Amino acid sequence: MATSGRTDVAPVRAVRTLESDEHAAQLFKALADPVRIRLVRLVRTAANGEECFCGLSTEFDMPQPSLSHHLSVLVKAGVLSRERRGTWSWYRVCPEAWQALSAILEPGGLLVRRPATEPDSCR
Amino acid sequence: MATSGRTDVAPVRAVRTLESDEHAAQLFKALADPVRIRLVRLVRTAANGEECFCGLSTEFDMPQPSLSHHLSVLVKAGVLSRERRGTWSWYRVCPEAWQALSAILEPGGLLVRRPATEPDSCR
DNA sequence: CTAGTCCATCGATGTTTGTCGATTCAACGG
DNA sequence: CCGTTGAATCGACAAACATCGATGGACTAG
Repeated sequence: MATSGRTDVAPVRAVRTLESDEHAAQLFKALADPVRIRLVRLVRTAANGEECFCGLSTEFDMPQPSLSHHLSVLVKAGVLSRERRGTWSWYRVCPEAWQALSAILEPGGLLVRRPATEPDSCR
Repeated sequence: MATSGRTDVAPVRAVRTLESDEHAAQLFKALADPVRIRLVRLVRTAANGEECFCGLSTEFDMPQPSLSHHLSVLVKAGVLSRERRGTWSWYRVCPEAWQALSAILEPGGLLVRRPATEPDSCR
């Protein structure tokens, strides 16, 4: 349970976060901003999968409170996690959020529910 | 246009819709509402993969202009397509939108970009 | 042509959200 | 204990968005 294999990453809690359309909408809402999408990507691709606030702020031409706001939105939505080490804040991506997003799109997910007749042409 | 094969679904245009963070954010924004998530699911699971407005309106306790608004948001975002047949409006899911969403999450997508060190524990 | 149905659009209103200066808090160094 | 630095929170403003009654356009039936 610590951190060994990653073939089996908290499958139950991922479902818990998707028990309703409201939860899924909340997750989408957190990602519905170009700044936040870029933030997630930066954190995701950083060394060791984590990045501190100061490291992120240099990437944006934006006052500190604005960036902090966007990060708070992502943390509240469960997309990122925040950890303070001394004076610095370090951010990571929550794997549960990833599973939740994938679960929405897969057959049986909130957006599909059951594999009915396949649509194939979009006018 | 009445295509029957579904092994070959417009792969190029799906990428086009994701050329920037702004596009991805727009797509997420369209889905950032519980009513719209339910609408997509209803359309997706309907017979022949399509549903008319009147069929959808019976599922919601909501005035007609509100529902029409939500559908317009989804159409503008490219998630649904609208086709008028006589007096009725029929809605379908655009497979391009599906591919776009999946592409965001996969390695190389906007949220990942390159498979760096894997994060596996949140907090 | 007229009446009726289906549904998109308009317009006014209230709520939510993003932005950013000012403030505050927490951790460290002297 | 005091000054400094990193970063979250507060508060005010503006822009974006959801809601929904009223209107209008497109089609059909008679």
